[in-house]
Amino acid sequence: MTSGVALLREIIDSCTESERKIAEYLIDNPKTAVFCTIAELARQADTNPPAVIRLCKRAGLSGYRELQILLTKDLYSTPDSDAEEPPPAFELDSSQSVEIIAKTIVTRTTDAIERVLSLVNTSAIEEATAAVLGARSVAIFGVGASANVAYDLYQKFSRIGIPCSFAFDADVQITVACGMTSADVAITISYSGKSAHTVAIAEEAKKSGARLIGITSVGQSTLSKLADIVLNVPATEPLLRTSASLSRATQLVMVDILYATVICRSIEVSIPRLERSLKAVHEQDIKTPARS
Amino acid sequence: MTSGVALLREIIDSCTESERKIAEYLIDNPKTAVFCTIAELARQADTNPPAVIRLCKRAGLSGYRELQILLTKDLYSTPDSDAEEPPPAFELDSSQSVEIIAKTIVTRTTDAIERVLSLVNTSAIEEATAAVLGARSVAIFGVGASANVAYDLYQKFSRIGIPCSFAFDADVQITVACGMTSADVAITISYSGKSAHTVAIAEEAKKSGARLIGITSVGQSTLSKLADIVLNVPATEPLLRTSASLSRATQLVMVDILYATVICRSIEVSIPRLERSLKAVHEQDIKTPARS
DNA sequence: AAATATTTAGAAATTATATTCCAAGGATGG
DNA sequence: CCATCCTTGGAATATAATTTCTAAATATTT
Repeated sequence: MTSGVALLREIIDSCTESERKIAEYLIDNPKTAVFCTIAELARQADTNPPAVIRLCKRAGLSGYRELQILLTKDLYSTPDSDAEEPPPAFELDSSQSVEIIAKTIVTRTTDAIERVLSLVNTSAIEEATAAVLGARSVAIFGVGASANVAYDLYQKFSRIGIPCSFAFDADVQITVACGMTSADVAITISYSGKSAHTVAIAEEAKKSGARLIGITSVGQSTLSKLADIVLNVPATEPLLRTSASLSRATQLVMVDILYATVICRSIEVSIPRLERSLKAVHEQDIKTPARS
Repeated sequence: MTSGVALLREIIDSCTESERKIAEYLIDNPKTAVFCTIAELARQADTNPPAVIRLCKRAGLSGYRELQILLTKDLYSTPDSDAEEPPPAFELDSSQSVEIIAKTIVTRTTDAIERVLSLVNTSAIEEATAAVLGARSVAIFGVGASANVAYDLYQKFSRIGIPCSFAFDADVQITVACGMTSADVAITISYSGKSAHTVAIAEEAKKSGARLIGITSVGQSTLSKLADIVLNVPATEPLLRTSASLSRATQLVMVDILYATVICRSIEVSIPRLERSLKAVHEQDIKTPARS
């Protein structure tokens, strides 16, 4: 079977005016036919639905469905189709389309997450896992955007019965750090590794004798120097200067990896606890929109 | 990029009997979905059309059309591109290696995020953006794992001066919902769209006359029925039954998209505010580990 | 073990979409 | 300058996707 774009090129000369408009549009944007309805394609090509059908018939196809299949093949079979994807040159602009905004965010986010893989330090994860499982209790720290990640980890560890704590208030975090013992583990999350609060917390935790795990971006930082175990996430450029979106995504993935490893290394106790807590939460669900 | 067959394999265990029949049939004969109608596929798999739709929804797809696209890709994509992403057969297992754990989490997370793109409803995002920018104030709601996402959105909107509120406490959230007016906008985040608290909050917000934006997984839920504007994220199976990791990632990306769009549509005021707030936060940084 | 709730399967109805039909406009050739 | 033949695009129709609903099956509680 031939390619859809090639087929369109072949027949374009024998097309009528309105059919040609559609064929040209599709050669430039084959995705449109893959994802849109006939009506939408016709609108975008500035013509009408019957013209689309006539184009299909002229190309010797049974209908729109067959054209869609051919163009889907085009999109995903050729290796150079990848090359055409990456450059949605993004600028913050009042008329920027939602499509490009979404595409940019998704692309950059997945790229950043994939970079996590190359940075995963297996032995550091194993060490951190062992430390968490052996700890009397685990204190999780993070302020600002990293507070989110810290809270996520706190929720996860709680589900599997790891004794742990987290407080949103930065001063409370320092207080908790001061009260730790050498039987405890501190997990400090900070993208830059150098915010004053985070550093203060890490220092107090160390002074208390706790084992210190740092989740921070690659490169030397005050936090990475203080930490006993460092889990690195990629250094990511702020996405369209809107602040910490990508770093948050990569930190969350790192937290997921740590969490999954902890579950695996304590599977007999973790799974029953996990199932019980999930069930307990879901019991709150569904029951007919119960309310007043 | 996700393979359709792999996706079906992933969800097949969570399927009902009739859905499983279809999934198995498609894994053996992916061509069927590419070339046949729902009715024909249902007949061949010895079941009925609604079951096909339910299978699509369970897989986190928007409908049959999306399943067709994924399976077309499977059929025609170059074999080596598949070989490069060998879906590491993952089992929760005490001796599971960190490499495989990390690879699995990264792969599934990026796949889920990519699926967000195919679900993005441009006009819904535009509508939501306009509602947020036109609102007297924006109240953000979310409990449990979604509280994290809600808090993230709260931080982001705050940075650009959108008057907004968020409270972790679920009862406080209901109170806030009761106090809204028709000049306000409520953004409710819930993966399942049916937790009792979330539904109660959404109902109160509506009763108060507020515009209701729901961020929830595809497929109808109490929340999606209540909401004026629905932003869908893919329905993702819990990653290695460890609970809501993937849904959180996709919700965050959706929140990012909304946030970036809001910035674009109010760029003259947003950017200065954003820069000022980021600068103010960073002033806390660096200054020699200032403490005690 | 009976009663009750919950989930599932599939028939029927609805909605969305593709396709065909047809009338009007416009070109081409006699 | 009329007749014929294309082309176009609005409207009608046919087809297919999706939702809704109900009955049966299954699980859960009493």
